[in-house]
Amino acid sequence: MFGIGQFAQIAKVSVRTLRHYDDVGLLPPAAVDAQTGYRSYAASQLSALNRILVLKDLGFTLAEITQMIEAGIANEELVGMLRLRRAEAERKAEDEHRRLARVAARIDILTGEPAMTDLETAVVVKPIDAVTVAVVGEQASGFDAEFAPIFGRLYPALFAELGRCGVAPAGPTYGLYNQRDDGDIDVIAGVVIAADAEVDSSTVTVRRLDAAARAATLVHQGDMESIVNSYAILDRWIEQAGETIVGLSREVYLDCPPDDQTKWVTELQFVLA
Amino acid sequence: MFGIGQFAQIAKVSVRTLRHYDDVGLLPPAAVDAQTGYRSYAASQLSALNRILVLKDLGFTLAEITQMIEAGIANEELVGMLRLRRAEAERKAEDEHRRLARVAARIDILTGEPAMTDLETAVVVKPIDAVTVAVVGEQASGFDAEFAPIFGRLYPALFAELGRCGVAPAGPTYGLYNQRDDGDIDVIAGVVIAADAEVDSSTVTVRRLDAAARAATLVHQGDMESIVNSYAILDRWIEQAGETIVGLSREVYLDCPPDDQTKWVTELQFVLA
DNA sequence: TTGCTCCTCACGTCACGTGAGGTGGC
DNA sequence: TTGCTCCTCACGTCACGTGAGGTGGC
Repeated sequence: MFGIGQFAQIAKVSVRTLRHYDDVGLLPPAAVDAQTGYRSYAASQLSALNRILVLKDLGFTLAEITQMIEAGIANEELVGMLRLRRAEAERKAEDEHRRLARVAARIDILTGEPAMTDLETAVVVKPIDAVTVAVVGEQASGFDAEFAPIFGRLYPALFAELGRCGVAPAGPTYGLYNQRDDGDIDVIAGVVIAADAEVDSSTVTVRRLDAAARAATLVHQGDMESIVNSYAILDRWIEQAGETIVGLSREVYLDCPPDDQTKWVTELQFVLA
Repeated sequence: MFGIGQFAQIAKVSVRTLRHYDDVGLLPPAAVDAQTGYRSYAASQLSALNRILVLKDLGFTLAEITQMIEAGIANEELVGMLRLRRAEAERKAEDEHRRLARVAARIDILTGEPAMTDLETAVVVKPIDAVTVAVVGEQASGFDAEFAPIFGRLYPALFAELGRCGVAPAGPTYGLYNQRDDGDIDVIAGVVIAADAEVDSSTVTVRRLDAAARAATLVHQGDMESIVNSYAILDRWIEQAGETIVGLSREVYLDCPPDDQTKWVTELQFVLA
């Protein structure tokens, strides 16, 4: 029989660990002095402890190990649990690997040319919800076109027509771009309306934007002339991450004080495949 | 300005998370109603939040992120921190990968032939401490030899001589094996003595066994005839793990009740390179 | 009056590390 | 009497999740 200190030293675990395993019922000492509370461990408990350490090393939690030992687990069950663990470990290993790749990519971006102040480029991948928007559109001949005058025409028309139909906006304003096969672009001005709203109009149509599990998003702060910079950053991010865009690209005008366009806050959204 | 619920929905984080970031001072809301305590967030805070999410995704802790943001970190510093993070992420990714390999290896062992009840084979890698032992040795012609009679001669001689010298054992008994270049084996019987003890004897010598950072160990329970099985398991483990043994192999007799050898507990130790 | 949104505690998570304060036997 | 080993609380870790119990404005 060994004292807890001796036993800990032999097994190379901490005394605290042995006490903890006692507390959770995983490895009660062979004997406890009723008077002093001193714990004593039998030499044979070293293999019990080693079993625990091996299972822990394989990634099982103490609760799982307790179950396995209490149940006197059979060989086949153990294999089953190990397969689960393997799947989990595979996932974790891949996750870590991908995170590592992201960190490395950041370093490349920051140290490479052209040097960028990276924290501005806070591209975030997140899900986006489905929204119902009332829209009017117009065609433009490419991304070099001037969109400002187009939107300048579209939004007043949209809001006027919605007012005429008695439909109230129920959320932010959207700008949508759809690239056609012939290179032309549908420029679409929209605004969120209630999902069950009906618009009785010949010029305004209702469009449902589907939810997406993953969209690359970037918040642009400032006027609409400088938004090309933000698009450039987002484009470069998409390319570097090896992602593919599907569907419309979206601009969500989260805050657009009419008197000062430099204070506008716009979220750019690219739905990812 | 958005309510906390709206802002959470836009950013796709939980309300609780926003409150937590407020609590730790990472992202206080743009305004708090003095009356109700209601938090309000400005649209522009979405990019602040996104910065936090990006840094978190790269593996920084909230405490680190708080520091980075408070300090208004420069580009070069950020690169420095990212390099540290990269090293850390590399380590973690490798660790996970190795753990995965160990799990997979276990599955192979358990499902392959010959099938083994794996939990018996609790090979544990741990450091071992330096010990000072008093020893006597004899030569044997190979691992097929009968060691029992050799040890049967050695231990009584060892303890008798130690008694004559007035040196008391200070720890467990050891059995050591040293394979020579010519294939012969030094069979050594030893017992731990105090590190500063001096033994004035022509037959017993003092030997210092160095500490090792990593040793593969296996606890054998039972008599010395069945110990070959344990050695076989340990050998197979070493081979499968691609490890190399250096120096003596050791048997530590942790518990050896003289009346019943089947209750003996012995730890086998192979120092790893 | 009933929903709705929001609020503040405060416990739980996982496997121990790390004091604080105290005790029995050499 | 002084070390030594051991004991039992109990807080802290990390980033929130999850109730419990309550409140102000439509």
